[in-house]
Amino acid sequence: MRVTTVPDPEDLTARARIRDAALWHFGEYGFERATIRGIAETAGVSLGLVRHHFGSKQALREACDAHLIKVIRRMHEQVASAPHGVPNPVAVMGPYQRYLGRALTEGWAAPLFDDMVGIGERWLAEADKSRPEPPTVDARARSTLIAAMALSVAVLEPHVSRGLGVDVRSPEGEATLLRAILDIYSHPLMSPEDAAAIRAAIDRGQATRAGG
Amino acid sequence: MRVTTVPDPEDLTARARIRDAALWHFGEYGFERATIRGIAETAGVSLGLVRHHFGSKQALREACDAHLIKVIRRMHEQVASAPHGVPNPVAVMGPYQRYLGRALTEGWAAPLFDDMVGIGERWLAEADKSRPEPPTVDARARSTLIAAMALSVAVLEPHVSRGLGVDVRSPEGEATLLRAILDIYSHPLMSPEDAAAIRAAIDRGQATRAGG
DNA sequence: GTGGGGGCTATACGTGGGTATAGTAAGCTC
DNA sequence: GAGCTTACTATACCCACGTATAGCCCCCAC
Repeated sequence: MRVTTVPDPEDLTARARIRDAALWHFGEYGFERATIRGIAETAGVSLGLVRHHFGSKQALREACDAHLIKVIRRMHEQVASAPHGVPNPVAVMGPYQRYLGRALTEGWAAPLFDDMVGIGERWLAEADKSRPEPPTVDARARSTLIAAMALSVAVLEPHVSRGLGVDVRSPEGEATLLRAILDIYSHPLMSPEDAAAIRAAIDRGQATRAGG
Repeated sequence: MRVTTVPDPEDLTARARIRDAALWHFGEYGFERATIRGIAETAGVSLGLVRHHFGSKQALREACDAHLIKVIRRMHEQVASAPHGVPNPVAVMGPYQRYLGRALTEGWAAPLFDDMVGIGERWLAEADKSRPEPPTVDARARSTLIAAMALSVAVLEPHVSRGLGVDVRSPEGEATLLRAILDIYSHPLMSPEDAAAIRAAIDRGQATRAGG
């Protein structure tokens, strides 16, 4: 299965070119540092046309958000219909990865995050059936954490690429990333006994607060 | 064990007040939206004094970075000397969490990320000894991913709090978060067989690219 | 053709906010 | 007390960039 990003019918219009340029500039430079002039130049249009189509910088960003949500929802549908997909939260985002990362950290894109939580929740409910002992935490909470963990690669992409020693947006990087994820996902980081011990400590109100 | 954030001796000076105000403003509003005037006001000093002490907005940010690195390195030392700490990457960051999140996504704070990778790498090297089959991926790559996953809570804090239904920076939220993390860390998300199957697919160059 | 509407450009306006300068007051040294 | 350094303020500068306005060109309807 290969998920493709089908271009919208409207994608050849100047309006769409502006939107794509904005997606790129916002992702690359962030909302504040990106300038309408720069976006207009990339799109090959005049400054005024951007305003003509979108009204304001803020509205332009919202149009970008809406577009991203549309595209990613389409991906999600494809993923949902293919039960054995591999979680690879970076590569498929393609040109949207940087924008998505910023959108998430700026607090926009909440619907997307919640979508992922919902998908993961249903997946977990299924997986829990074949689990020996019942989970001590509800599926929604676990799904939230798993979503955050999955998105961390998109959000922290430069650091991950640096750590892996290869650009995760390249084919080799993609493979390296996937291998590492597979290994981690298939091996618990902690024994159930250790986890139970710490859980007991929390209940006694003695949980350590050391971060790592 | 309770890791405390010891205040610097210099913390009572106007310079330190400015730095702390900047840390807060940058974390709360982001680098661009934060204004030197606002920082000066919060610190209770004049606009000019900020420039006098730090030279430029950029330099002020770098001073914040340096300070954050100092503080977090101190935490890391304490963690390293306490072998059985619980990974709780949010609570302990306290007032620095929002700044750290932004710093990481902006691509600054690389030394911090790399510190964490190093710590995790040594921890993994130890843990690998008691692992039945040898890992298929080197410790550095796995540690990178684990660091990213751990930091995802700090970076995506608003979304995580929303998903858990409780502010993770509150005591209850902290406990909820910790329980969820414990459950996930102590249970593999995927069977070794599934992982092996997908690994084989990668080797054949057929890896699915579906994100989720 | 003529009118009008939408895609598009050129140009101007206003201002927020980073930067720069000038100056004051207090302490320190000799 | 003269001269310096340092902590600090008040004020001015200036320009990048979001916003606003005026108008052109082309196509279509009638």
